[in-house]
Amino acid sequence: MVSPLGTSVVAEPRSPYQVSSSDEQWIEVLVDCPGIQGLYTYRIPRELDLKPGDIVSVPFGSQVVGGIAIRWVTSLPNDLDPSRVREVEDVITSGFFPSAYWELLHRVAQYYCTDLITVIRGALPPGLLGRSQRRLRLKPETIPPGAETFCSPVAGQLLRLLRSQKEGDYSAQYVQREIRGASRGIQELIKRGWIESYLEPPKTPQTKQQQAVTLVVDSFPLELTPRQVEVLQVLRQQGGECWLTDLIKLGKTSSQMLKKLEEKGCIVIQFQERLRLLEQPDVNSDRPKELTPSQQESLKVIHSLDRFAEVLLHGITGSGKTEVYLQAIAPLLNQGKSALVLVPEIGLTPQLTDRFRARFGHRVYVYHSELSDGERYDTWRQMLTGEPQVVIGTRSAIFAPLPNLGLIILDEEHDSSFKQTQILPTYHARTVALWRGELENCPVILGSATPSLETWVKIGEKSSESSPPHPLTPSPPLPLTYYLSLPERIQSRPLPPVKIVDMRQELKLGNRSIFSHSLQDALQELEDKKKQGILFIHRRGHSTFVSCRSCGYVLECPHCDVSLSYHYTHEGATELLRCHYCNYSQIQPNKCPECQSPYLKFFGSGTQKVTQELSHLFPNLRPLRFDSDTTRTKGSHRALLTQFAEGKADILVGTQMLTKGLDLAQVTLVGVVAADGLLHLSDYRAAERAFQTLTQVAGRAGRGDDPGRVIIQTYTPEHPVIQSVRSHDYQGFIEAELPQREALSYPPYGRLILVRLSGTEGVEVQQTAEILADIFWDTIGRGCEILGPAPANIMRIARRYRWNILLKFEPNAEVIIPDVNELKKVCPQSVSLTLDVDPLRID
DNA sequence: AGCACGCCGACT
DNA sequence: GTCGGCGTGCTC
Repeated sequence: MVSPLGTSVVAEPRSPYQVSSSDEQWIEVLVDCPGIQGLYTYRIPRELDLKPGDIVSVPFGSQVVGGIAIRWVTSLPNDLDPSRVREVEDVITSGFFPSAYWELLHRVAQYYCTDLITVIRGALPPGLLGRSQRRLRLKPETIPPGAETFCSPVAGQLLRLLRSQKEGDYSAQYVQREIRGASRGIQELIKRGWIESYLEPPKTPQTKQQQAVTLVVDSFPLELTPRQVEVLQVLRQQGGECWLTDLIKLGKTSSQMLKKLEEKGCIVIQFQERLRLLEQPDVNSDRPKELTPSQQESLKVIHSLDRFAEVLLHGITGSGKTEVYLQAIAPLLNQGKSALVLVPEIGLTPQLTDRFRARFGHRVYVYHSELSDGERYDTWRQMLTGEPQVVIGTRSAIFAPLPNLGLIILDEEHDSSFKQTQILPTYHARTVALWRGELENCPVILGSATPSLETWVKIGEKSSESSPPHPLTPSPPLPLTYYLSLPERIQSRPLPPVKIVDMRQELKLGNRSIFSHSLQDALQELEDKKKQGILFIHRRGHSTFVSCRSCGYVLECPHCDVSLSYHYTHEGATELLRCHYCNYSQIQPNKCPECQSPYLKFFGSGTQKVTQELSHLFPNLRPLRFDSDTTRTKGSHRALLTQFAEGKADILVGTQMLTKGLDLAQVTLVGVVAADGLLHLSDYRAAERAFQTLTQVAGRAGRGDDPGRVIIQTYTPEHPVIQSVRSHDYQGFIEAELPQREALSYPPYGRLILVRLSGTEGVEVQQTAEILADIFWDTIGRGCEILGPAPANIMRIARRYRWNILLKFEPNAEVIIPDVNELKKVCPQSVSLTLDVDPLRID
């Protein structure tokens, strides 16, 4: 039995899980069924050992569904007839949810306007809430000949259907789908004793077992054939342990051969859990590194924290944040506590995972959605044991059930992939992490070179100083926030100089290539000096901004402070520019409104085009494309990066993914082909994201012994973001950006709720959106601006039309969160509605 | 979500 | 008269 993780944590006097007294005979269950809100009361069979917090399966209507036992009740609700109360079917998982965890789930549900069960489903690994299946089975020995003739027609139909399956066995669900009004017939047949109804328990996802080969001798016996010795040597090279399939490939051998070796006692072949081996690539173990003074300073503060605190670790690129994380965690493990490390995308950070493994070995676990269901299930169960460990994962790992949490770290806290947008609940892992830290009373470290404005403002408001509380001061008032800064790179390496190239000048000089003279020179130098470089391309699909190639003028919405988007519908259609916030639209002008130049174009050149052009100009530079097209398959990130690190390519051409935590020492040149694609997205966050992305990508240069340089090409060199990036001036960027946000009440000052509507019938979606907007006008009055309805950026995706309504709350206004269920009543069946609280993008 | 129940038009 | 459409409402 799994140890209940609740018992060891803070004692809660009014926990929902109180010990049952003998006369409490009913239990309320939160049923796992979409659209079901309330709690349902069930009787507990005598033989069942059940308590609140357990995951159970219960009969519900005609089906058996999963659910969570919430609390004991001593009396039935008045309006409930006792005869209608049914029994809990079974306990699936016992002992879960400590009170802090439970509270966390509630907060998420409330804040993000979803039902508790939706949150629970998002938090738990698939399969944990598995539902049992009701099945029907023929009892052939009891059926008299010609049975069909003297039972009802439906029952006869049923018998025929069940006989068509060789075991005479179907799920009740299937039978009911196949035969109308089947339930009558089922009842009849059960009464007659011809069929039986039974419950198949949920399949717990199996861990993937795979055959592994282990070398068990130190010296090879003499009687081996040369071929056999060769194979053993390959195995030894792999560290003496390897998957059977891999060894066959590596040693170009067969399973026959390995069986022989097993017979001779040289190796052992056995099934092992797939996870286990993957976790021990036993990277050369790694010792704590010497720290810079600011790293030491930061660590001192972190180590002094023994309760909830929000810590911003603001470290420039290459300043060694990871080392601080590692040393922050080390003492915790010895105290029997665990740490949770959240990263934007696990696939993109094999290097980070490797470093943690090198330092902490087998105590590091990885948890993210790319694991198979079985792997997630296992890792989850493993965490419940309470062994001190480090869990590295993506946003969903914030719900990892670590019983003794000592520290939460969000690396690259500004990254937008911490926000879930498509699937409910639309939570932000940073928000949830702070709640969790508060509830579990442990510090939360937010690390970034370019902190989000949210974090910056929050830390700035609350922390007066950057030093820890005096040790003698008895518990200072909560919450505590700390600002820790790592202002210089390790080993005093300088930040790379950033050169801004004005592409308008290039055009004037007759250079129509996508590479400026400066970038071409730099690429030439790269080739001559045999160094490595990175080319960054923004590449966004079709809807881009429109700008003048002569003067750099960008078309903007007259009502909102955003640039207009170019809308392409089909060949020959009117070219329209549209604002995605207020639905203002205009026809695409054929001349620049500012300087009358005809070179008014929308922008976009993808990685492919750039790679082509690069090969054309520099045939000797070997490019390697690194974007979502070339990294689609599992493990390809690591493969491509390894290829690059081993010097099998000279230049990495890629998109956003290049920004995330790559630490490639040989890179001396970073080129941004066109920064403009980032600057003028029709989004109030465009500037922030552009600054973050450009700073991050620039930070890839000069991380090794050779100094680096950065070249950014743009048509708007005077843009404040470009200027801030050029001088590595985060502070300057913030000071320019914050007043703009404040003036328009955008986050981090005001709050946003995005109402998303979609459906296959365009008109219906639009009409629903208009009706909803009217409701908002009537119900949410003061302090809230209602923007739209407007069609979404890409109006039709997967044959569904999408409309948005944006609710913008003034900084001090009361945020009225609409009741989703009330709103849904207004929607026709074909229109679906979701609320995105604190949306990061409005598309 | 399923699956009843129930109220209207098209058929044996 | 009955079959079958799917709108409405319930499931402990």
